[in-house]
Amino acid sequence: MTGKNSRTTAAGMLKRLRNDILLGKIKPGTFLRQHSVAVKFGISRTPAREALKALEAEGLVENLKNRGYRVKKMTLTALLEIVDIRALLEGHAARLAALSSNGKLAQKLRVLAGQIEKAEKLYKKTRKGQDLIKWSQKEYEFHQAIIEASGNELLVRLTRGVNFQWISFMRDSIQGKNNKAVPSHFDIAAAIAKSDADEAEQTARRHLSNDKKVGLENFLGPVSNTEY
Amino acid sequence: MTGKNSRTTAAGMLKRLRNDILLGKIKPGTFLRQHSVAVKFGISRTPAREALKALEAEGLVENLKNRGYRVKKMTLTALLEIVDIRALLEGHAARLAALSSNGKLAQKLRVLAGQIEKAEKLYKKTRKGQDLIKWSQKEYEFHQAIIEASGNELLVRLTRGVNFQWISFMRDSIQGKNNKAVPSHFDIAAAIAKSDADEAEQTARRHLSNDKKVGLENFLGPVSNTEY
DNA sequence: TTTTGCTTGACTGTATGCAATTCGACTGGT
DNA sequence: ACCAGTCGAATTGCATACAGTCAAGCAAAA
Repeated sequence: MTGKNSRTTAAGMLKRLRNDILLGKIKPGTFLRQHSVAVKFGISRTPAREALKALEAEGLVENLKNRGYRVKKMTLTALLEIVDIRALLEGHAARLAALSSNGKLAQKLRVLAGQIEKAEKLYKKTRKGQDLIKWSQKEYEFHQAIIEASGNELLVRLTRGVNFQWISFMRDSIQGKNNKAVPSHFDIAAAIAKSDADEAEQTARRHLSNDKKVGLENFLGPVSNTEY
Repeated sequence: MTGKNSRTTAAGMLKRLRNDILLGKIKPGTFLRQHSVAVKFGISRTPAREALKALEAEGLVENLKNRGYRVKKMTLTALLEIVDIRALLEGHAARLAALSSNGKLAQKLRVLAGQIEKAEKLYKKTRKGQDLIKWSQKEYEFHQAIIEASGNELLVRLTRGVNFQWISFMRDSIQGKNNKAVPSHFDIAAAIAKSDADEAEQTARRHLSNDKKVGLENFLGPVSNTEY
């Protein structure tokens, strides 16, 4: 793989590497050495290093001084912080999206909600990693679509890394577990379609609050059997 | 300036460079060349480049393909996005801070609020850039203190760049203008001291919403003379 | 047996040379 | 006078060589 001097080596690298982490090809705890990453992608250490730094800024990897970069494992406090912020930012994004909603967006969200549900059912049947990945991709697309529809570029930038971390964690932790279905994607889509800002924000928050519950259960094991 | 091979060249660089931007020593629109930055700090292009990339991620500079890095100018849409997000995140931070509030934090905030007010009055009298800088520093410290007191590391990470941009813009745009005093810093401190989460969040939001008004006026010129 | 100090291997961090790209200026044709 | 095409200077992006640092492992002393 020569790499024919396109000016985008580092950026492309970053994308591929991030994707490998997101797709679970690289597991949390794995070390990513500048040298081996460079070799693996057929480039030199400089852009590899750059990509690792970017991933660090996104929160996906951590840098152990002079010992290498390592894919972050989820911790309890990080999990709590992430769901907290996600609810806040994505709730706001849903509000903005509802205010500037058009038919095309609503349709897109409905389609994605359907694909998520379908992927979820499929995975429950097959228990195949491939289907789980499909699910996580659609899940990511759904939430990202809302955020992008908010029209706030800053919001997009801030949430990117956070959502990466979250989806990645969920995919890994769900394996083999029997999570309840979360149909509320459709509710969010409906609220946005109605251009009802308050309901959109509330629904999104509720959805994410449920995500929190699921995430916590996956992290700690079933927390309790009390209803809520 | 040898730079005696301490392991912190790039990190130290980043700090100093950022500070120079924040203190207005480097004005928006200025180009920052990897080479000249490196020379100026007595190091090589590699860590200089790294620092510039980091600043780009923070949103302080932009990268013009093969033409150099340039200190970003504030735009109207960026301004609106920033105030929006700031109100959201810092309001939340104020809530969290109120919940885990202790006497020491409250005292710190009161002191800072006093220093802000003092610096503001001083600047109005002298109109000296130095006093304006002092004000911007205290202003930054106050808001940062709240965010850090939230105990949410993610929140700290996400808001850092945004606050840098905001304060930097305010400092530059305020020069020569006659902005009204904003005493509500004390109100925020009081709400947090009372451990009143709702009031803390509301007060912080109101404060930031006033910031928005001031920022807009500074950006556009006086917007209107209607009361609000 | 435990602890302390040294050595060593494996990294990252830094410096520097080279290739590629961009934009502006210049030149020649119309 | 104007526009198209070409060339060059400036600048970044990439590759690679070198230096510094950390931690694990071993050896020697207590």
